[in-house]
Amino acid sequence: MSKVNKSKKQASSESGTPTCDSSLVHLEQVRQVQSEIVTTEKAQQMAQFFGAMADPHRLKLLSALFKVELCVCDLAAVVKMSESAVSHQLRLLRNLRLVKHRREGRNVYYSLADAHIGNLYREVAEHLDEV
Amino acid sequence: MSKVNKSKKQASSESGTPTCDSSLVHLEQVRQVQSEIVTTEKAQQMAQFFGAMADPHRLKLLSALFKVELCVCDLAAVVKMSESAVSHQLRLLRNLRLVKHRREGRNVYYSLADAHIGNLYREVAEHLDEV
DNA sequence: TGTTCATTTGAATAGACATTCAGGCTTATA
DNA sequence: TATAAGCCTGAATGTCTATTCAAATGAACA
Repeated sequence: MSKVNKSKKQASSESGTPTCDSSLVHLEQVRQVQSEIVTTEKAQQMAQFFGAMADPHRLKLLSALFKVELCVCDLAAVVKMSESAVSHQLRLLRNLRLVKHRREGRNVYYSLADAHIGNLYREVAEHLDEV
Repeated sequence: MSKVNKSKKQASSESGTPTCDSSLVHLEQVRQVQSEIVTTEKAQQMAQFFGAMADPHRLKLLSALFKVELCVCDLAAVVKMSESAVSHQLRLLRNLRLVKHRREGRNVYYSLADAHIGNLYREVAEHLDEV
């Protein structure tokens, strides 16, 4: 995830393959819905956020930080990744303000940025249990 | 997203680069947290779910279906994508049970699978407005 | 000051993903 | 039945992403 639509050809609005005869589309409804759906900018922002949660390792990291504040070294041990890999992932989470950090001596301790993340996490976890 | 950890080398549990002297890690705490965090299976499942929401186009599709049931043709027009691309994305959403579909004549109408998706969507949308 | 530990960083590589393109399937209509 | 609309599918392609590796930074300790 991370960068959303940097240089990717943006879904050629006009050139697509509209095999569907435009006269048969429910034009009014389409226009109506088009004006009601999320904006591209907001969608990209949301996609970026969801993307941050769309990785098992990052979810484990968050799941750990959900319990207690931990340093990179410990996080790496908990999720069984190299410290470098963990650091890369933490930077991503940091950039999106999902986690915060503080330095104490040579260690850097990470923790969840706010409660929203935890709620969301729980909600999805429960949703998947139901289905 | 989609397939989680199919063949990717699974974070070489032992070989990683533990530059962190193991005697200095907070061993007890690490063990404790390790036993409390989400399982790998659950994390993968959740990652898959979040991954489904981690794309601006899919979010737009969902956002549209949040308003009204629509056929592929209309969805393509709404989000300005080719019908083929939309179909691919809908299949993904269908596989993860985020949307359901029904056939009516030659048209296939899609709609949200359940209210959870809408709630989650709203929650994240609001969260991002706050921050 | 020099060394070591903890973490970060950038480049490179391998893997995953989204779109396109071409073709196939299903249903309705002539 | 033949044709067309609407949708689906598989392969190919370009792009993005996650890890690794090597090296650099910052902080503590001798």
